[in-house]
Amino acid sequence: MGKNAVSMAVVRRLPRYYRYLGELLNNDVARVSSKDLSEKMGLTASQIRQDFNCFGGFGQQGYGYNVELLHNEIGNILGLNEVKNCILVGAGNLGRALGNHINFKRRGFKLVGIFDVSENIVGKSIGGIVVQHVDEMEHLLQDVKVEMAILTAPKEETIDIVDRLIACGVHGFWNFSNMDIQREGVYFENVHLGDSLMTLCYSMSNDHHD
Amino acid sequence: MGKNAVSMAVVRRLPRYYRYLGELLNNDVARVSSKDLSEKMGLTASQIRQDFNCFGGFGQQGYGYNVELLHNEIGNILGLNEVKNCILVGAGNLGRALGNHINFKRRGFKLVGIFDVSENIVGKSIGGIVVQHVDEMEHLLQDVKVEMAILTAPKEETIDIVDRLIACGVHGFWNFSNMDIQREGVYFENVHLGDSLMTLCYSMSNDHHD
DNA sequence: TAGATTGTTAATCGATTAACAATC
DNA sequence: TAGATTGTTAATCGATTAACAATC
Repeated sequence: MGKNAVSMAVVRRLPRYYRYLGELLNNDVARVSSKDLSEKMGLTASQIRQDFNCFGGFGQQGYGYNVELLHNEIGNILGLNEVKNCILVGAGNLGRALGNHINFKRRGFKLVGIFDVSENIVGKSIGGIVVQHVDEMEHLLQDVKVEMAILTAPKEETIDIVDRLIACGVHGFWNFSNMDIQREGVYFENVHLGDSLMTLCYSMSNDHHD
Repeated sequence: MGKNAVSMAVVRRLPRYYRYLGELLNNDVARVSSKDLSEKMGLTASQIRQDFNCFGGFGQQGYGYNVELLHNEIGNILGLNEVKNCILVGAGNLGRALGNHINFKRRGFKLVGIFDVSENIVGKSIGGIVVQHVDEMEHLLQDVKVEMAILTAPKEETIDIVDRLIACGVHGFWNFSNMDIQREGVYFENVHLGDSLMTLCYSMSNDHHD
């Protein structure tokens, strides 16, 4: 295990490598050089080799990389094979969309519960899972080991929910609440769709193409 | 106008500043120092001052920054005031969620059309807008100036849609198709929710908290 | 005025790129 | 073997942090 932590810049490129390698695999491409990949992805070959070598040497001089092997290795590094249970908290528009739209299995997770407060939604089924009331959360978490929660509830309720879930052993959060959250010993992936949209707005408004 | 392009690292922090300043404004805080803000946001005061000074001096020695003024300035820099028309292409789960969930007005956009191919969805209304068939796209774009498109259609259809829209003058794309797209003279904000989820998976699987 | 805090220059740190010996 | 391409070290580039004079 590479003990000396890999920089986040590198880690954030791994899923992208994984995607491109998956595509090559689908097209029955057996081998790829860092140069091929660099042209496809718009990176330098040097960076690609540096990135891979953070985790060990997966290539072979004079040959390049075996696509299937490299794809598997990166999948393992990302932890996609140790499937972790997760729940979805907040079954509004966005929550329902994520529940239906995201392929959790292929990203290392399994959705095992959905929770909301609204009586209109509780009892309904989303992607084959019946929505329960948020008050039932602790019941489920007693019986089933849940490691991650997707936060799509309104801002105001989210902090309370987070603390309850951490108390139950949840140690990862995919947070769509439009709020930066941090907690000791727990991982947050804060997604800010609004920020992303404003960044696009900036680029379009301050148009200086190179 | 700051002609010498500001680095993307800085630009991506602007929406976050905007959010925090908006919060301070809501709490009737009139002034803030770079030190206050740095503690709130988990950045260094030095970085904050450097960032702001990419766009000019908004502060006052010995006093700090006027919250309302700074908030407005950053909004202007982001271009949130020149509201640009946009359309949504693909009214599946994710498209519907974005149409209903995102506050476009506050992010510099106005949603003026929604398109899909499915006969089950065409004719239905989302957030007050009637979904039209994708074949009607060019009709709307002839009458109304549309600058940005949100791409939530399936991968396979997306490339074709992009080329049609560019031909009609669309020059910004908020792309959820799970595919990196680039085109000369046009801006793409590629959102990869799957990559974000895999990054979280990595952190949880390779747990080495500091 | 004295204290506070900016704007800005210089120093440091980290990430990317280039180069090349090792080797398949 | 000769050619290709890696793994890795060294050089460069850019972004962050520190320091401090300017000034409100």
